[in-house]
Amino acid sequence: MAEGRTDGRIERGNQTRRLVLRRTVEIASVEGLEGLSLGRLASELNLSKSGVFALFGSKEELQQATVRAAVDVFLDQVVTPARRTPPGVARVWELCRLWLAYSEQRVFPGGCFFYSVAAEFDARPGPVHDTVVGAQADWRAFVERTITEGIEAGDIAAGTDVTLLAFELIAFLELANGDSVLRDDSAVYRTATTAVLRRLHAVATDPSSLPAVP
Amino acid sequence: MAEGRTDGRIERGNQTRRLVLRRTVEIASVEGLEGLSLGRLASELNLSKSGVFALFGSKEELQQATVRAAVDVFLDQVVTPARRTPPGVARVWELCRLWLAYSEQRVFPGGCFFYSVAAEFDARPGPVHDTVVGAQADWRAFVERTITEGIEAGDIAAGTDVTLLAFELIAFLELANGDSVLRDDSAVYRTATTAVLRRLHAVATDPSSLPAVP
DNA sequence: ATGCCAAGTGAACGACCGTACGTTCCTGGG
DNA sequence: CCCAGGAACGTACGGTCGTTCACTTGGCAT
Repeated sequence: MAEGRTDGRIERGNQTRRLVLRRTVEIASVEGLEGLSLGRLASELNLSKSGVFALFGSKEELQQATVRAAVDVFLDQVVTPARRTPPGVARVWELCRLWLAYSEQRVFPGGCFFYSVAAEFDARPGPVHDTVVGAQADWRAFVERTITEGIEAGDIAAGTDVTLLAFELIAFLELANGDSVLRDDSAVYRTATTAVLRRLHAVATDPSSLPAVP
Repeated sequence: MAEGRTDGRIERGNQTRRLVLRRTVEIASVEGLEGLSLGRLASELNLSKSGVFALFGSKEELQQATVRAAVDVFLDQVVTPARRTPPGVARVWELCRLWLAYSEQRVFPGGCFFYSVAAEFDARPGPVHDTVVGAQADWRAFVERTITEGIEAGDIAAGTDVTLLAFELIAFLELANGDSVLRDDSAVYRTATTAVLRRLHAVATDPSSLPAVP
């Protein structure tokens, strides 16, 4: 094998795996990870049921791979773009803004993938549960770190309770998503934006670095 | 038939129906409404599968009946007790406190029934979706009405944005539930309590009618 | 006592599920 | 050239699903 070149056979498998996962994240955001079915996937993608099965080894492994694929999409849509804004309260706001756009634009057709899947597996033990918990914990930690950076930059009041602020912001984001999907109404994103900005204005040392509250 | 006396045969059916629903709300709060299975219910309750089926006519009707049964429990645990506190900011707080207790004490083993079920059916059309949306809308309307009563009582600042405040409070409650179930950790209820009380203190005309922020 | 009617049973159905196994096809390495 | 090995296929298996239907049982009214 030429150095560094990947085996074309394996690459073909990875490509099919990506094809499958592109569909499973969509399905799971609407119908949940238990709504995935090998037979249905196979017929939708013109593959054989046993072929799809062989790509992942088990349904549970397919579910976990689906969660990991959704994480990649989320990082791409929210976390990575937010890094382009310099640390501080502006980055915290940018993170929230990107998250709301990610939800509103239905990057996943059923709204935030993790909202659906976390509610589905929250009370069920097992590897899938653990993978979801891990993803959620990483997200929360990132929000808290971003807030902490804002404090260190002198952008956010020194005495701010990081855990509490992160809790409040995430709560606004998640309810905006849940409500808009449930009632098929995007007006709630405006309410959430107001809630987030009001909260950030209250802790920002220099409110002019933030948009006005609508 | 004696006047006002119900037919004992029908009453027997209602009793069995209640027996089934007592179990389905538990299961659905953990595994979702799609996790309900007639065969499993029958064997757990020592009934015949076709008997359970006949009681509800279809699985979909069983799911809707389960949602209605959960509404009754919720009213009993949260809404009705809150009415014992006189209208005003204290009743708003009492409502939130009761809700957090309802979630934390696991009245349903999977946490708030509606959190699980709303996430499951949010993006799926059909009668079950509509029933869930209706229940959620009633709850939100009740919170908003309770806040409005607080304003009318002079307890809450006149200019308060009712929709926004209701959104924020409900967001805190729901994330507390979601987080505590997902991570099997009840510490988040303290964070949520702080968030709720801080928000209410900010709009209360007489903060002494509220507990101190922890 | 007789007839009606709802509750509940038991067996059977067609459909779909996840999984297993042997085969075919194709590509890269010796 | 030949063959090792991964992708993908076809078929089959055991099991569970929701639903149907003919039936027994037992409380109610006449």
